[in-house]
Amino acid sequence: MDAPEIKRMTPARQTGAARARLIAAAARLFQEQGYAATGLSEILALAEAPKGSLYHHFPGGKAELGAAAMRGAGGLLRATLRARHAGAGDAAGAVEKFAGDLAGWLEESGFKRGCPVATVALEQTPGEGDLAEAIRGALLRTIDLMAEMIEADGAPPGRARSLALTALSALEGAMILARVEASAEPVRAAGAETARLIRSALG
Amino acid sequence: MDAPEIKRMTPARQTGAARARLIAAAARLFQEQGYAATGLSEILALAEAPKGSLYHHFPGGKAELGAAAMRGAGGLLRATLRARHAGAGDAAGAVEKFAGDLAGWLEESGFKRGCPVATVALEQTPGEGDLAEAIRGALLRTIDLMAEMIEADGAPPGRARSLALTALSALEGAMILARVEASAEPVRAAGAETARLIRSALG
DNA sequence: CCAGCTCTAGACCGACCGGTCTATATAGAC
DNA sequence: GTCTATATAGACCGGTCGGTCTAGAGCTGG
Repeated sequence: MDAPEIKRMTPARQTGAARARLIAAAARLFQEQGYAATGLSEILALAEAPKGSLYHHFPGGKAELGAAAMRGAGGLLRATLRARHAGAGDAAGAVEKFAGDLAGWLEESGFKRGCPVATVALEQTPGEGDLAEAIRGALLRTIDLMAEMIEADGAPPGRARSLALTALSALEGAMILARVEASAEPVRAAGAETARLIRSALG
Repeated sequence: MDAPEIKRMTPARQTGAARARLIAAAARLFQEQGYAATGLSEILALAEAPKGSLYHHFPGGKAELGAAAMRGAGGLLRATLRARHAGAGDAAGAVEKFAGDLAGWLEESGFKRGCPVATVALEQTPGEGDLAEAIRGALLRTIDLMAEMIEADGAPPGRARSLALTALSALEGAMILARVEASAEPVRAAGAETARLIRSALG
């Protein structure tokens, strides 16, 4: 989400901090209110950065900043899922633990924040530019990761993909319902039922 | 979505047409681009109505029009699900057929339109006013309907609710993925896997 | 036939939008 | 030191936003 940024070859400045703050601020505001409803001035205020910094680090403006936020969010999702898989050992357990993480994040924010990727995705006409590509990548790579996990547990490739698709669908949808109901129940239910579904497909 | 509107008691004008056109136009544009990104001028142009008409029929402005669109969309979802249940006979079959309907709608629009309720839901800070209430109602009543169907097939109430929650979550999430991938596969997969899950819970 | 509504029509408003631009601070390179 | 590239800073711009307001068209009950 706010990676320390690869060091430049020759100049090697100390900063890059404003860049990271901008991405974090954008991601957070997009989660709460969506892409179109979030003004640059709001992002700038939260990141405590002037407009000049934004257009210095992201010449493409709001869309480029959005794309960076999507890549960061996707990376966070996959890193979390991978960590849970390492702990649980199998795909079903990983998905259920992962759902618990998502539920926890929602609760922490008082159900103000949802999945940043999904929110921005729905506001974009598919197949446009950088931003759309970043969204596609964030979601598809997460599905691929989940499918690999399920396949590693012994499911045939086609079925593994169908299950991964359904699992991520259920979690994304559950985050919508959870936000609307101001309750984590849908996310935990989706996690439990999806885990059950994966186990029954393998057993 | 564009119901003929209950006849007034005494006046009984012929029109009310502009009102319906406004709701339909708003629903469609919200599906494609979201709530915040859709300007009133765009809605007005598509509905071929002047601003005066909008504020005559919806004194609450954009939010009130949005709420009406959400109620209409929720009603359409439930009517479709009910019709499929009548045809299929059981809950699992109804959910799978319903998923097919959703997939068909996405395809028809060239994957430009998603679920109007979900899109608007993510842009709203939960628990606000009319609009938020309309969104809540649209989603919750659909879950309740689905839970009743599953319970009628013999599932214990708690489990039926968990399954209904997961089923709607999976379908909503799948519509997001489908739009992003420009493919109906996620929706059909979610329908098939969810039906399987419901059947296995009843068996 | 006209008084009184429902409804259409669109000019107009202040606020805010995303984006551009110039000026300045800061920190190596030499 | 001076030079140069990076980064910060924010005034400024035209356009569009949602919303208000006045004017009139069209119908209808009395």
